[in-house]
Amino acid sequence: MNISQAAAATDLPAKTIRYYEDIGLITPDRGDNGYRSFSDTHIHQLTFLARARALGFSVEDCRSLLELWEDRDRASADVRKIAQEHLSAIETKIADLTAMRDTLGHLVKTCAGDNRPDCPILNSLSSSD
Amino acid sequence: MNISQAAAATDLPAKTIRYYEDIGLITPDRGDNGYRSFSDTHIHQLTFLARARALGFSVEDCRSLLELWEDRDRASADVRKIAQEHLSAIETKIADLTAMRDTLGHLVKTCAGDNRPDCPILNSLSSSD
DNA sequence: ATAAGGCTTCCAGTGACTGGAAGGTCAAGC
DNA sequence: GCTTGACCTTCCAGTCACTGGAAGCCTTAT
Repeated sequence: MNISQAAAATDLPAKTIRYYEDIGLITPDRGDNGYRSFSDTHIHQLTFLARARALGFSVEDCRSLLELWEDRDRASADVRKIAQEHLSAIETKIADLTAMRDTLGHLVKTCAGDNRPDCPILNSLSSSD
Repeated sequence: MNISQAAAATDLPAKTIRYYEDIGLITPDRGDNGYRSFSDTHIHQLTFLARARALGFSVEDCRSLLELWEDRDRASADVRKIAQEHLSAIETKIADLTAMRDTLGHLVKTCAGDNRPDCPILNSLSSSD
């Protein structure tokens, strides 16, 4: 399987797959012509990576998760720890964004949005009440 | 006012203030010794920038907002448009993160987290049910 | 006079790709 | 056999908003 087929099979851009090889997440075989050759195992690994990335895990977390996935003797506690920490980080981000949304939503609502210069948004950014 | 005082007054790192000058957001004066010199106006601009950044506006949005702020003839509609678009982006991000949190939260809850290898988190990342 | 601390510039690194250039390879059609 | 176009390769640069660090000048206090 060439890289474009692997890309189609995993919904990852070919560029991203090359990048994952660069940083040592996967190690596809090479044909005589130098082309990368992807086996079913590689496709599984890439699919795993795509799913983990879609859940927001960092690439380094993905590396750890992939190693644990391939370790038949892993402890689920190790996986859970990574997931739990990531979950906490996500919750923090949601809280931060929600605070921004509330503030900004209020400002947008109170701004007339016409061609006059008076603007509560700018007022709020410039004064400290 | 030297840069470290400006940093203390605005709660921005000195490095960040230098960076803002680099990219042309602010233009502090210079003393005979080459040191940056910050006036009250500069401090106001920096405070404005810090607040806008804290609301998650990109630096380029901040540049536009700062220009509008300094334009006595601005239309509040221009400000509102920037804010509204940013608000939508925030809401999209919150929705994405919330979906991640729900999925991940469920997985973490169902993972025993002990020293056995069976792990719903890895199962979910590797199979497509 | 010297030492500590603040200031300057410039360069490199972060995360996770992404775009593009320059060039090798392959399969199809004439 | 040759050309064309699609595919593959590597490598370099850019993204965003800083941040760390090195090398060297300036100021202030002792």
